[in-house]
Amino acid sequence: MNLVGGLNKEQQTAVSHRSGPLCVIAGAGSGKTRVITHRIANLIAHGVPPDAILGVTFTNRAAKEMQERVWVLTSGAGATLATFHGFCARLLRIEAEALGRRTDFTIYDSSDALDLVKSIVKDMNLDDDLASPWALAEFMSTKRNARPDEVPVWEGKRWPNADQDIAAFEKTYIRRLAESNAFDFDSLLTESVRMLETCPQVLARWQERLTHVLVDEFQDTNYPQYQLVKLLTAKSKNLCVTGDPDQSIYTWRGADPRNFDDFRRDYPSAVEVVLAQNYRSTNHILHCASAVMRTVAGRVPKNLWSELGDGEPVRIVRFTDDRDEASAVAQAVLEFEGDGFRRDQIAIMFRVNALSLPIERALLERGLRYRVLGGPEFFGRQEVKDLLGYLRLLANPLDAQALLRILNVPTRGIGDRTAESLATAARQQGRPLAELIAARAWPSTLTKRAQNSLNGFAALLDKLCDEAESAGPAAALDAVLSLTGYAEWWSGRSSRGHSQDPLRNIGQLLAFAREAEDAHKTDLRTFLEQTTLLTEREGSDQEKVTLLTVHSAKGLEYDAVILVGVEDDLIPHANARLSPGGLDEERRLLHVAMTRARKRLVLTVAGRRVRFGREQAALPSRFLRDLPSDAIESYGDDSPTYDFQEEEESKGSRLVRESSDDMDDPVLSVKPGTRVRHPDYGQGLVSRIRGRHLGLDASVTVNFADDSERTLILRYAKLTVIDESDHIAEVDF
DNA sequence: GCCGGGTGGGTTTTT
DNA sequence: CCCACCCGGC
Repeated sequence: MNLVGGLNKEQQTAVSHRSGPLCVIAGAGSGKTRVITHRIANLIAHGVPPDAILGVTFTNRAAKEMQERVWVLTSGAGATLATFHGFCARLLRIEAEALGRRTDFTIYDSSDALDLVKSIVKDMNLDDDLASPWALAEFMSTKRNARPDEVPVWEGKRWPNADQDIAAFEKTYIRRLAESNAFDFDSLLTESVRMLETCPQVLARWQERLTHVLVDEFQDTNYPQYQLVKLLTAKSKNLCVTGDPDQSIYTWRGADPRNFDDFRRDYPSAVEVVLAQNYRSTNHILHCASAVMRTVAGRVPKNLWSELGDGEPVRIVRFTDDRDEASAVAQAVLEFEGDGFRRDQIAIMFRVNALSLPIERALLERGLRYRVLGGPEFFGRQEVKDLLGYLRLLANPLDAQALLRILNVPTRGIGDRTAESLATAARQQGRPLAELIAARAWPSTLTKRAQNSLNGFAALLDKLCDEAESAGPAAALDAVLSLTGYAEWWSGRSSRGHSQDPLRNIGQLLAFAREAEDAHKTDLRTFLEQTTLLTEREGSDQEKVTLLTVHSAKGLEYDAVILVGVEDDLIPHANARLSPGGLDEERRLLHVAMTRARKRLVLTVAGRRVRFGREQAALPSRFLRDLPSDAIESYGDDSPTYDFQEEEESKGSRLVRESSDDMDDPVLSVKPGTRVRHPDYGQGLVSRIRGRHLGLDASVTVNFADDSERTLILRYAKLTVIDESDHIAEVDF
């Protein structure tokens, strides 16, 4: 097979590069995946053993897709393609003993980790208003993902001895994790790195085993991830990184595009290739996507271009509220199909998961089938987590969090006090909780009643182990269900108040386990690993529209993309301004969303949106102003519809926030209801604004105190915004 | 110890 | 709105 045929010059350079460091800066849609898969195939064609090649991707979806493409290119010789977390789990399953750890560990997802944090906060008698478990979990994660010279400091609330308490908390967290024979997402990485750093034999073994490492989406790697691949390739130097700084959208979880700079510093002789030709989108789409990026600080300009022609203009459509938006979006799916778009080539994207609900309702009303990528998780549901808790305990009896979770589920008379004294006893004796239970070593302070309940539980666990200790996931789940009566317990409880039927989820979990066991011969431990490390479960489906967040859309492409909720406080998200560079990341996010579209791109805006159950006024995203007017087409009412009272309510805080840091736009601080002053006409109240986001000169209609109504061009009118607090903010138009 | 109802706050984004 | 948490009655 000719592996460089049909590739452009830069792509060929990257594909035929055989050894030594390589850096590929690949703009959106520039054929990056193609380059990686062809390069892997090319290495194999030149005699590199497939299992000596490791390709690290960002999502499991990407890993799977690349694996398939490599298979095709090499007629069945597959390299190892995995996510960082997946690879580390595999590495530790083999080598963890070098760290003094067991290889039959379980993996804690973020919510398991949060549970652990909560239980430590309780044990340490910390005030959880001050030491918020959520903030502590976040802090732990940030800290372990940070560069050594940029260790974060606690920015949460403070209390006397806060520093000591937090330090003690960190130590306890790490210890408890190890005692439970568990790794959380972060420690999978950091412990792998620590192992390679401290165990020369292990390092040597893997350096020999993996001669070529390729990293995809390098802009979204964090410090330990870069360390990991650097260690693995320290001898071979065959490290290839590909990515695009313009698509860096994960800095909030430690990703650091400065890894590109480090790579150049660490490998000064590296070959660097830039892919700028776009094979995906039409030029109108690309121009809009580039326009959004123009003001991003410290950016190396990269002009994407395409030979696919201008294509359709990007549509910007405004609706009065989110209901209108949702039904129009659902209607648009039908309309697009009429235009010849395949349903599985239409994606509806949103900044936050919450926006999918109204859309889903509208789709359901019309009987349009859809799938949600990621989303509020099946594996996060209580009933699913409970049952997996039992399975985890079977796979790893040391898993204290799993044990505590199911200790009284279904309820069996073991309350919090009993659980607590049991856990305390275990800690004091330095024995695992499971051991105490197996030995029926109840603290003598417990009542007879509690001890009876515990005896029952211990017997249940014994029976469960007998029946299911080395069973596959489905058989184990069957045993759990029949021995605990879990499903019956659920159906006995009042069924109202639960939006999604727990029994159905239980059935689905069982079906899932059965398929894993029967079709893929997955053992229990692997099954559990998949449920925590793998997020998607459905494959693509011709019959379905795809709903997904912009974050999970990374690396994907669709003929038509509808991005909903393109409003201030959503894109950019209200919280984005809290972190430095947050607004620029929001721009990159919008850029990523737009560049997913091949032929048709629609951005929708609602004037009112239900948030937290209350309807609130919304303004079009400030980013929309940057779109070139010759590449867009606007529909719908241009002036936002306001409920005047609500406007008054929210005005104060809005102005304060707006004036805080953002140079982005004075124009946005003027909206209907804003009080302004004009040097000639005096004070007035803005009633209407037109054209502000369309690359036109915005005009503003003001009712002045002398009862005159005037429409002025914002740019030329010498208007001054009058703040709530009567301070006068000078706004220079 | 169990459960259901009330209350208050809000976690953007994901491996 | 949806949840996590608290409280009071059983």
